[in-house]
Amino acid sequence: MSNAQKDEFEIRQEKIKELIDLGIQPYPYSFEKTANSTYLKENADKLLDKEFSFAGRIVLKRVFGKLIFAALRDEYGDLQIAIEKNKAKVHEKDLDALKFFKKYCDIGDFIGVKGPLFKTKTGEPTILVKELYFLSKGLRQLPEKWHGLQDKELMYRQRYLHLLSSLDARWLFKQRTKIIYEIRKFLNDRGFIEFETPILQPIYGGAYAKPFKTYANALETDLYLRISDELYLKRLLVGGYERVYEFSRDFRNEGIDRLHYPEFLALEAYAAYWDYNDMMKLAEDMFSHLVKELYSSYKLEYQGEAIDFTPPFKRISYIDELSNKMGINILTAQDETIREKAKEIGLAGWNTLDRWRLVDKLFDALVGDEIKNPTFVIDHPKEISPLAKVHREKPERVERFELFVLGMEVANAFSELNDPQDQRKRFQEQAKQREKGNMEIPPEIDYDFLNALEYGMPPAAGIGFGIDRIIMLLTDAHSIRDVILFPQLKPKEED
RNA sequence: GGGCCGUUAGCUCAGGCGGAUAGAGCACCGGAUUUUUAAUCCGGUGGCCGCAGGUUCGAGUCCUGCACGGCCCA
Repeated sequence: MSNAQKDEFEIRQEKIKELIDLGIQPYPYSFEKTANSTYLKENADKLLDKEFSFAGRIVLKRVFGKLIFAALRDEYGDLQIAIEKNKAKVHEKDLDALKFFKKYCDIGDFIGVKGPLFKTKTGEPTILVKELYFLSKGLRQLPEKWHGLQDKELMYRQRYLHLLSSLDARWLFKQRTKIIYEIRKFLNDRGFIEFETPILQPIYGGAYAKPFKTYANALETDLYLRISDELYLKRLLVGGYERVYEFSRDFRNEGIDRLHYPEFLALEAYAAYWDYNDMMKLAEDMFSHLVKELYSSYKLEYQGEAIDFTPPFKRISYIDELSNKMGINILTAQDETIREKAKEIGLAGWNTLDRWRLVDKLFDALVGDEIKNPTFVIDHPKEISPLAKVHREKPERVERFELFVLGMEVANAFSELNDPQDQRKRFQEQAKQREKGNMEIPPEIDYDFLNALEYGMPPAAGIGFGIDRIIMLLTDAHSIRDVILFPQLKPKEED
């Protein structure tokens, strides 16, 4: 078979054989890299004529008769190399590097080079290769050099391909790490301590959601993947820690869309002796600090919308704002009046949902969706906030806030309920609702948690952040799957 | 769950009015080329047109179902 009839995979396999015949390892063990592409490009003028050893993946190959230009991509970006005929050799071999590169080095392979830095006549910083090291052979063709990978399905299923072909993709996931690092630093600087609590829980709680279920052979026990870590962090307050937090990968066995994903990253933080006003200050400081840290400005653009994180953020009352919008008092209005309004604006479920579920949907539709700049929505109705303390002045409300940005809820916080008898009563009421068929309510009461509260939990405020959503905002990502490295998709048959 | 759109070469995309051996660019193979920046020039390889049925003399194209994905809505 001539080369023309073989496919790329076979051709590259044969090149491996030929490399071995030449005494060159196709997959050697290490290489001493002395500089990265960013450093060399940014400091090129100071570094001219100095020798470096550099390595990366070949992403571009331009072969002239007696000169080759190629681009090597490392973690940070691309750097050009040049190989002249009879001016460079393959490491420890008596082989001309130009001939060797032309024949055996393909786009996708890793190579290392040693040589001085120079600038071409168009000013491009370039390493003039004196010695070439073969580092790793790729067998498959890379995505197209100009458009890159465009197919979203391939980006998700083969994220490695997306990352190796797109520097933007690499930037985004690096930003993700950086954002988490900055948040961690922000909390640590304020005396918060990071803990780890169980991901596998015998009784799940702290939120309303359908769980993933599993089984522990050694314990002969059903376990659930956590839907929240709230009840464990509060146990830590009982235990005596005063400021605690956890980046909690939570699992909810529910639908997937732009804002929801079954396996997501929450951050919960609790502070003893704080109330929700203190926590609001923390959230405001944290967001404005984060945006400033990342963008050197309080302003950013998300999907074409300008957003301003300059503190202080606007505060609006859940009840008053919604009542104004609807022209009624949502606390005192008849159920039927609310139902009529819901029908008027075409809200799905207007005739099936109960009063308070409807109110919450009306809020999202009429108020939440209209919010652009970061806004604290405060003092929710008691009925939709079973974990929050009743407002100290307005008994029909609770001390709670949600932070909205562009219609997206990114944080939710309360003055935490710490009265064990009240908590017990609320759990029991929930259990009744479960019996009535609300399957989002945990099937078992966490009596150990109640027991903990009975030993006394200090007054405290708690907050939960949707970290993936925050990352979306800060990286201008349209969908939550765009900020998750390896999102699950339905399995596809192998070919 | 509902609606709309997509699936053609390794990648990015044309073709869609049913009618010859299904096209281009990148990549790859062979050749030319010492300063390229999506290099250029000459020649070539590569396709179960997502899968299964149907209509038809004839289907990448029309119809039905299925799979996977995307967007929007719930």
